[in-house]
Amino acid sequence: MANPLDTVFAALADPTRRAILAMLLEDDMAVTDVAEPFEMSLAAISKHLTILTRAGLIAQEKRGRVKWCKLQPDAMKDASVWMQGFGQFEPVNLDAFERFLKSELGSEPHSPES
Amino acid sequence: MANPLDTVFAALADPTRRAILAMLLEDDMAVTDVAEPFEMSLAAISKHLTILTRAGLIAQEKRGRVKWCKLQPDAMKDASVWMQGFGQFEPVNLDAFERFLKSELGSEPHSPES
DNA sequence: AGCATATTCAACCAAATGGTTGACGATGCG
DNA sequence: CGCATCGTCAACCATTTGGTTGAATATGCT
Repeated sequence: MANPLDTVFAALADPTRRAILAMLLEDDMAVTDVAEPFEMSLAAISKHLTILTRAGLIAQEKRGRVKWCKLQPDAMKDASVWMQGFGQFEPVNLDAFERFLKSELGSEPHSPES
Repeated sequence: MANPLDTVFAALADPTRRAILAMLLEDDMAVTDVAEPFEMSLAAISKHLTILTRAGLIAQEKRGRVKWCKLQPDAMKDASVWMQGFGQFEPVNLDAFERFLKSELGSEPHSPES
């Protein structure tokens, strides 16, 4: 999976990881805090974060004993351009996006803010 | 993997499948013709097409003994909106997209037009 | 020093993925 | 009818994925 599009799309294919990205849209977070809303082990979340990091979608910076996770949305750019090439999808509709996030967060198996 | 975003992103995570979609951008194609440029069995391509179909990214219609594959770009819409919510990526740049397609097609392990 | 907190590592497991091959059903053609 | 072509199915295989648990490392606090 050398191709960056492979890793980005694969990273986005998991609902837990998409939920994490959505959480990071609000603010940078420590690993423990990212994990808190999910019903799975910290180790599992740590693995998800590694995948997101390798895809370039987040950056992790260790300050003291806590590792901060920061969204890196530019990593989605190429993937976004790739997809847009197929459809000329209407320009970003932020309302749609927010409804989207809400519905996704609300219905995931391991969702935060249930 | 009930969530449509899961299946769409997962489908797009494979370079062979992205290459197939790019080919279908040109024109509808029969399964055998889709498979021709790839260095893998017809059965393997058939599986990829099933995955693309289940993701809604293509539709397959059987006419006579040949099954035609048709791109269904609307299936990317939600995923595209989801991603755009993160970055406000610049409006579609078709030139970028074409360069992109070319470079991807040209460097894949099992690429068409080698 | 000694303990608590933050995070990862290692080993393990079940299930999914991406590929193969060979047989098979369905359709078209001479 | 008999044969070739189109495409899928079934069984198999190796690898990856997403999770677990328990131990280990690193930092901070008193």
